Amino acid sequence: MSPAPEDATPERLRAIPSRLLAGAATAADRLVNERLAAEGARKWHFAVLVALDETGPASQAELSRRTGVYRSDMVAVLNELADAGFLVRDPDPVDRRRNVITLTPAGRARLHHLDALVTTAQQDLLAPLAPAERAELTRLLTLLNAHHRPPHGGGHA
Amino acid sequence: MSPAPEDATPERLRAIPSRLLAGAATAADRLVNERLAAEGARKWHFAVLVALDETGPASQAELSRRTGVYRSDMVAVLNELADAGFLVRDPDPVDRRRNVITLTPAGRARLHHLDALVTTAQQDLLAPLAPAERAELTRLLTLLNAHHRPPHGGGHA
DNA sequence: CTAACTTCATTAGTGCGACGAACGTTTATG
DNA sequence: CATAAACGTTCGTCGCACTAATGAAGTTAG
Repeated sequence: MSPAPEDATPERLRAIPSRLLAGAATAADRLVNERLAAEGARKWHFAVLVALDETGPASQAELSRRTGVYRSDMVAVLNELADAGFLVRDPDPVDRRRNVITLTPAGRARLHHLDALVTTAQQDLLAPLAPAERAELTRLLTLLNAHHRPPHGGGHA
Repeated sequence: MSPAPEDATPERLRAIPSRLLAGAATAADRLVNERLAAEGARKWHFAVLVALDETGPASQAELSRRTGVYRSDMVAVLNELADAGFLVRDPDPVDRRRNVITLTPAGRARLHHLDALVTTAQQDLLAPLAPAERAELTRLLTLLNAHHRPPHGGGHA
C-alpha cells in the first residue's frame, strides 16, 4: 500500500521558531484548558487567584498588570470568580475609583485545587523532555519573554 | 520615591511553562505579523506559498495538511492569494472534487520577499539568545510539537 | 448497478484570547 | 480651578482553532 501518509510539513516551515512556538503554545493551552474546563475554570481564573494569594488584595488594574490579563477582560473574570464566591469586590475606601479584590477562604481552596490541575498539566506538557531539558526550556522562554516584554507599553520605541 | 514600578508578576505564575509558551508565542506572532502586515500578508499566506514551492501543486486539502491551516480557513487564504495573482486554482481533471493550486511566477517572487521578512523576524525574535541556545530552543520545541501533535485530527489515539 | 461511505471545497458559526475606543467617575497635578 | 491621568466598565474588532453542515464527486461493497 504505502498510500502515502503524506503528512510532510515542508522542512522550511518545520524549522521556523515562531511556528514551533505557536504550535507548542496551542498544545499547552489545550492541555491546561482541558483540565481546568473539567472544573468550570479557565486559566485566568487560576492566574488571578494566584496573584491574589501571592501578593494579597489588589485593585483590578493591579491584578491586570500582575497576571497579564487585559483590564477589559478582567471584569468578566472577576465577575465569574465573585459569582462563585471565590473572591469579593469591595469599593476601596481610600481611593474610590478602585475596587479591592480579596480572596475568600473558598477562593483559597479553589486555588489549591486548580493549582494541582495546572501542575500536572505542566508535567504532561513537558513529558517528552528530560528534567534538564525542562529547566533549559523554561530558562530560554523566560529570556524571550523578558526581552520582548518591555515593562510596559512596548518600551522599544 | 520609587513610584512603584509594580510590575511584579508573581513568581508562581512566572515559572509556569504553559504561560511562558503563550507569552513567547504571542510575542513571536506579533513580530511576524507586524512585518507581514506591512506587505498586506499574513502568516498563512507565507505558509501556503512555502508549501506550494516546496512540494509543488496540491489540492486544498493537502495544503491544509502540510501547513496546519484548517480546511475551512484555507478557502479564504487561497482566495486572497488568488485575487492577488500569486496562485491559480484550477479544477483537477483527474479528480473533479479537487482544485489544483499552482504557484504563479508572481507568487514565487512574493514568496521570496515574504521569506526575507519572516527570516529577519525570526532573528529578532531570537535576538536575546546565543546561537547554541537558539538551536536548543528549536530542538526542544520540536520535541514538544512532535509529542503533542499526533499526526492528525488532534485525537491522536 | 445501486447503496453506503468517504473525500473535497465551501459556507457559516462558536469560543477564546489579545487588543482598542470611549465613557463616567474619581483622584492627582499644574 | 482646570486639566490631565487612572480606574472600572461596556462594546466592538481581529485573528486563530475548531465544529457542523451541505452539495458534488469519487470509492467500496453487495
